[in-house]
Amino acid sequence: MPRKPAYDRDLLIDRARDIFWRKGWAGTSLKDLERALDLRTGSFYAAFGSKDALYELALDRYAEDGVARLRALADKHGALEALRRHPRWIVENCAAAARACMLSKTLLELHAQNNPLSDHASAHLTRMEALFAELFRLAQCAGEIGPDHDPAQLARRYQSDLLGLRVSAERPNVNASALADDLAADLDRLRP
Amino acid sequence: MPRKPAYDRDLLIDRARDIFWRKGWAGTSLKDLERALDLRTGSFYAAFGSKDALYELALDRYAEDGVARLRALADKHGALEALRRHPRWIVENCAAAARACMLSKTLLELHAQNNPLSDHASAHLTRMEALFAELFRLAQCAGEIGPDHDPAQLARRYQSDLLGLRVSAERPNVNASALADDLAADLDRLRP
DNA sequence: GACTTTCTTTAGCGATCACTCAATAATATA
DNA sequence: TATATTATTGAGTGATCGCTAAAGAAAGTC
Repeated sequence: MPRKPAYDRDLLIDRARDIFWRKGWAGTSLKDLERALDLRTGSFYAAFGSKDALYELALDRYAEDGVARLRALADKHGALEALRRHPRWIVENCAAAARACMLSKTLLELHAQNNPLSDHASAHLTRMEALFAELFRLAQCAGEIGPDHDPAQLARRYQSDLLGLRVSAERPNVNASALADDLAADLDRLRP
Repeated sequence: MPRKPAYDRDLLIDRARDIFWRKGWAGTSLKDLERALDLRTGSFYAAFGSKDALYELALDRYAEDGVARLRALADKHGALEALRRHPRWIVENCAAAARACMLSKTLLELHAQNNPLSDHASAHLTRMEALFAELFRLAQCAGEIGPDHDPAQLARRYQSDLLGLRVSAERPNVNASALADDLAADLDRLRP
């Protein structure tokens, strides 16, 4: 008996992710979203409830995709090679809405306002850090990096450098590819 | 014949810098500024012209202070030691409005909106990178780091890592001091 | 004290913000 | 086809946005 929505919810969340990612929370108005999603005001609120609620969905989608991508890379090329390729992929991925990480952008924009979305983003970053640590540990078990390294410490540093790379890559006139290669080269120095 | 303003303009710009730094461009309303600067609406516009104009003054002040601080550190401890101390100082400076860099926050928030303030911030980052390069070059001339390094490349990487550190330091439950020490340790590996 | 000049105050401007709600349209089942 | 249920629409909510302008208050010169 119910009428089905005319839209593909998943696709809408993807579009919202891209626009939030690019323009930020305050920088994205409901008018922007309605135009991008081709939804009228009422439909928007019927579908998602609020701007914040959609942002959270978009953020979760973003984090989920990031984890899936890196896991796929690791399955295909092994743990260390995945970590090596990851920075360059980020810099060269033209399909991305932005170079900078959406999690860090969310954190920086909303932290001072005590917006729960900031903690949400931080939690996702912690999850990603744990994945990095797992890959470093796997690489260590595989003998790809020396036994005298702490995977957790390597992960913390790797993530921090990656966030820096992604901020730098947002700037004009910065050789982000060279920076990405620098990060990859760091990993080679961990070999036993 | 003229009447003098009741405020200290420099002090007001400092306060504006702190609030803009912490809460960002969109996150700071004129009401926020008027409260923080203890200025009524009309006085505010008579003094600064617009929110954007004050933001630019605050941004310039921020960049100027950063350069001065690092130069002072280099004068006191030498180029390499200044670069070594810089990260830890940032992380431990409790007086700062935020851990993350105001230039990068500005860039990330306003880049997608083509706001000139974003280019302004990027230009300041380029200036800072040049200072890093100068210090690396000085360190090289002083024999503190090996001759087989490119100061410009070192500066680019140092700045990127620093930006990453400062994003990471904004998060709760991240050992930013350890990260800062990691950055400093990197520099030791450059010694001849 | 009169006058000029600048600073300060305050009410309020139009625009935009996120959002609500009642009416309407469409599609399922019976 | 009748009915129930949900999707969609669009006008309109109060609040806040950055900002203007006119009137009032203070401090200098004559």
